[in-house]
Amino acid sequence: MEISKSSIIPAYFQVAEAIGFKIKSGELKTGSMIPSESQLCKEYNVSRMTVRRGLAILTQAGYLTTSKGKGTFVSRPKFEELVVNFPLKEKVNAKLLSAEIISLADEFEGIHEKLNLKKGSKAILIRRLFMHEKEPISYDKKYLLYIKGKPVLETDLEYAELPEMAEKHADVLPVKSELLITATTLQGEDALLLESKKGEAALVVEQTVYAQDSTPIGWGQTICRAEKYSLRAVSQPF
Amino acid sequence: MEISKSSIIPAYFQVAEAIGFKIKSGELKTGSMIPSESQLCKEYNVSRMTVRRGLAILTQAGYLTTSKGKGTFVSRPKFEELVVNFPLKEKVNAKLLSAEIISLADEFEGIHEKLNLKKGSKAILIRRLFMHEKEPISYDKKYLLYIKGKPVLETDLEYAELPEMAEKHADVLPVKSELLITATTLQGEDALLLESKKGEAALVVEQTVYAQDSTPIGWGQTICRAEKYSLRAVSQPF
DNA sequence: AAGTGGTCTAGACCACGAC
DNA sequence: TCGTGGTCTAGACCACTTC
Repeated sequence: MEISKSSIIPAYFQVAEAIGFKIKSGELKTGSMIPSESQLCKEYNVSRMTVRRGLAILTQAGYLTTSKGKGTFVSRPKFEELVVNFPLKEKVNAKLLSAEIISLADEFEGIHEKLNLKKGSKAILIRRLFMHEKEPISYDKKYLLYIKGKPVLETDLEYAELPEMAEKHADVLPVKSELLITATTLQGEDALLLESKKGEAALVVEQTVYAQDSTPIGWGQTICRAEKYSLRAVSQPF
Repeated sequence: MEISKSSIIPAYFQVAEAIGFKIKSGELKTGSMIPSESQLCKEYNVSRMTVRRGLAILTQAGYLTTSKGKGTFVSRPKFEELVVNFPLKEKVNAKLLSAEIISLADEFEGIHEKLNLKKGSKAILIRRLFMHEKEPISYDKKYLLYIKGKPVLETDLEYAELPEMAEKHADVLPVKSELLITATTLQGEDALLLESKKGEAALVVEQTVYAQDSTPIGWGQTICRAEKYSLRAVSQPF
């Protein structure tokens, strides 16, 4: 009785909204069972596939869980899935510090392991500084697999993210990304580049990008001045 | 010809795997158009709804984008949606420092704004210390709306996350969560609690939880010793 | 045996884009 | 006008849980 079929809003979405509202408003309590799919078909006067599609939206968001042979139950939404916004790209200027082919020897301790390469093999290193209102706010290093004969186009490097760089250069689609977020205090070269005092707080974001066969194809580290830059993440299931 | 209908694996999933493989392996290039749904029906000998369900998985993951009237195209997967793991809960001991009703006056500068309350109104403050192998690794404060007459059960507080606390106490389902991740250096009370030297790096995670009508129902801050604790996030669309 | 959710089909109509 | 993806239907069979 509630679904308008002439509406621009699809029927399945109206079903999701209607049931979602009952959950959010407390009419359907956490843990309780909702009416069966066939009952909902009658109630909303739509086919079972349409009901199921609506329920799927709420299930995906974590508001419902289903149990074969038993029923569909109300649960608490999940907040583990986040959308991360790397902030204010528009107002940031990127400055390419260097883009070079390096040999993964002692001075790049540990990088060859992260890229699953032998010690001494070659890689591409790209270093960039990011400015906001003429002040340096962050600084990154990215290491890519070295592919013989493939040039690195400087024009592409200014604002590109690691997955795009890796795809363009290695010609492999990235399928997995891992982030590690830590904090540190700025020392030596890092403090110098970011025009900060030693001992200031900084956010460190490490990213590893993998290809289909789980081999790493890129590794990067971004160091951000804590007062100028923070990471924001939102989770709103439905 | 490729889909086994007697398999335990649903036909729609096999379709997603088959097309996903062609994308990941490079057979279908980024930007190119894939065969139309009706063609895929013939190719895999399944109905259109089954094809569409398979394509929906890849679309959701960002490997495909669709355009009404034009077709379905290969694109780069999205890595903006992350699953964040708050690390090693199993091996961590929580110690309840305090759970009290406070008045949001001067000493809690700014909290009343974050909870959208008047200055001087009441709130619940819960403070906890987390230990790992007898060393303090993090410390949090959580502020909840004060509901008259609702007791705070200490037993629930040990390991509960902010959304659960907010739901239990305010009896409102949280529908949105915001995280703000920054870095700082430990000072004064924080350093003392975490048994650290002044000036050490720490990760700060702020969380605000909202109800359906966008009113905040809880605010929390976690301060983590950087050497002991880092945030890990993975994104693997499909 | 009856009811539940999970899968799948073979059609149908629609809005949109390209020709 | 034709082909495309987006929606929707009315059935069907299955595996599972409960009684």
